[in-house]
Amino acid sequence: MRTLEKKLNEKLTEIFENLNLDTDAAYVKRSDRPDLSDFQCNGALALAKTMKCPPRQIAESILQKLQNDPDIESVSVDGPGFLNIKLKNDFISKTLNEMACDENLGCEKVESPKKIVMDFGGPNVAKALHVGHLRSAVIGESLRRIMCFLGHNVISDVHFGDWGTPMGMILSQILEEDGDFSKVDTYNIDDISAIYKRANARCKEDEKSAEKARLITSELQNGNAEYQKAWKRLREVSVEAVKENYDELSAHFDLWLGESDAHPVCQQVVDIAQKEGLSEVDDGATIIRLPQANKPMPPVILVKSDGGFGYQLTDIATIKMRYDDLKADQIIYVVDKRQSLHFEQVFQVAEMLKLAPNTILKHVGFGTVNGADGKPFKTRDGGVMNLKDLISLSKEKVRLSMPKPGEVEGYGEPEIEKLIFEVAMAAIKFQDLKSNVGSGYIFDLEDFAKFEGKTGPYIQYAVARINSILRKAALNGIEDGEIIIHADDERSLALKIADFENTVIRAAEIYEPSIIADYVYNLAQIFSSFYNTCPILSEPDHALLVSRLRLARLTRDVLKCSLYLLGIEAPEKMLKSN
RNA sequence: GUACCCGUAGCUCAACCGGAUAGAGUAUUGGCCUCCGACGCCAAAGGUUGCGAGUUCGAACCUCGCCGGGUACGCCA
Repeated sequence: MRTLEKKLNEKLTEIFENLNLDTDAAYVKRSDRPDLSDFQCNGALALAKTMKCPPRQIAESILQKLQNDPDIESVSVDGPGFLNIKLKNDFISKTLNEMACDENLGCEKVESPKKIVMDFGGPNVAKALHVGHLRSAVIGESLRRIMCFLGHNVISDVHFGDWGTPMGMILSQILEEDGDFSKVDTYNIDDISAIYKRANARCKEDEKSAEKARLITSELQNGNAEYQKAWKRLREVSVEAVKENYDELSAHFDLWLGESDAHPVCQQVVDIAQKEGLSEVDDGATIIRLPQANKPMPPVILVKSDGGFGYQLTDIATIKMRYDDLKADQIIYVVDKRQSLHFEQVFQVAEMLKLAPNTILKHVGFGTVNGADGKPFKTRDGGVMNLKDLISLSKEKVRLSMPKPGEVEGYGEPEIEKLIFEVAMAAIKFQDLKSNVGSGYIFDLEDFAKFEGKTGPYIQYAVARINSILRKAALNGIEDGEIIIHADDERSLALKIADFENTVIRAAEIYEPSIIADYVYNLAQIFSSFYNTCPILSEPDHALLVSRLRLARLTRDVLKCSLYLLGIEAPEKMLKSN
């Protein structure tokens, strides 16, 4: 089906063609002046300059063609040349009735689906997930769902950090403490994590230890069997632990590859660079110098002077793999924006070496979670906060407002726990997704358990209220029917619902889940107003009753779908303690 | 030092290829539960979009200069 906006754009495109106007300008958007119109077209203003023609005159000519359209209530030219379009109620309700029957809620799949590889998560061996990993997982998962929903073929890869110096540090530390690797099989994630912390501390203050760690790293990478065996075990345990974390966040990964998997390809990349004459040896390291455009671009170190592969090489080799093995049309990295220079370099090298021709490489850089001091968030003891702890803290806050198990019929302990979890996660995720990806935020625990205002639970609450109405209707055997637009609040709700597809497309275009977060919040808000002024089940006019019931149901479906795209659950009921 | 990002209501943030009267949340003040779930709704108040020029019919958005903040800059990943 086609949504209101698409239908209008088609009408305009035809008119622009007839008038010999550039159809690039033949598009509408929701009006900035709801008092004047439902949609506006600024095309005349955009064209005036190149056509050397007064914008109002162009707008008038479009108006002539548009005003007799049976779907349009009125058109006017206002201000310098805005085309204000008001739609017939029938046109809106007809489109909404189509939407109510469409399983995709009016969202058409893209014509040519792309193979998109998404790289997010980026956990490390021996490190539990902390708040720094939260954003990558939450934003990445949301974008993954958005791209899938639009019909793309998405493959997500967690891209495990399993191959750098930290590996050598841990192995070295185990040797130091145990003498050999005989106890490795007994270590769980907490043990490994503790070992890493000790290793890190030791290497920081003692250059000799650091050197030894580097040595072991390169031996590991060169295939030392003993090291490999121990490393494999460490990796396994870490993957298990991290999987639990990602399950909790409901982040889905198709692939659990890591840096180590790119290792065999690294040498190939080095060879290609050499053959193309693009690499050179400098201070014992093999590097590629990048063209200095309008800003300084540091060279990329492929092979370090000690013979080890640099981490940038790993990422470059991974691009080659994703092109060769997965046939990626696009690769999206959801990684802290402080790494943007790194990705610029890596992308440039990939292009110079033609490793993935025609593949779009995109770094979606997100801002950091900061403490009250504006610096990246740390706990009181100077460490980073565990993701698990964060979730527990949020759950405890939510728990305070929930009834105890057994107080509400049908809600025993498992049901209450599930509800607490879903509400807490909604609070955390919405907080993370509501503002632009690029801007960071100040960490405040209160924000992660807030119910009121622009929050996840507020939207869940709107869904729960609609569910409640739908249950009552079903109980009384009332079915919904044709949507008819009657009151003003119905009209604005309907127009907002119709804007769903456009919202998803825009969010995908600029990789910005906050566009959906903003939309879903507005929709919930508009519904709440409607709910307040338009009685549904107590409406005496039966036609109006069933219409509003369908409108409510459709709202609920769009809310739920939007929440899904943000990775947020919508519980059937919300409960509250007295 | 060089490059990039940011500066919008007291606070946290929006603003859809440059558009009309710059919007939300929060905090403050007032109103609304005999009525489908008040985690709600309605309303008031809150602004020289850091400063100064320029381009444009039109600038929070584009250009330049200043001020203030952040981040990153070859052998950690």
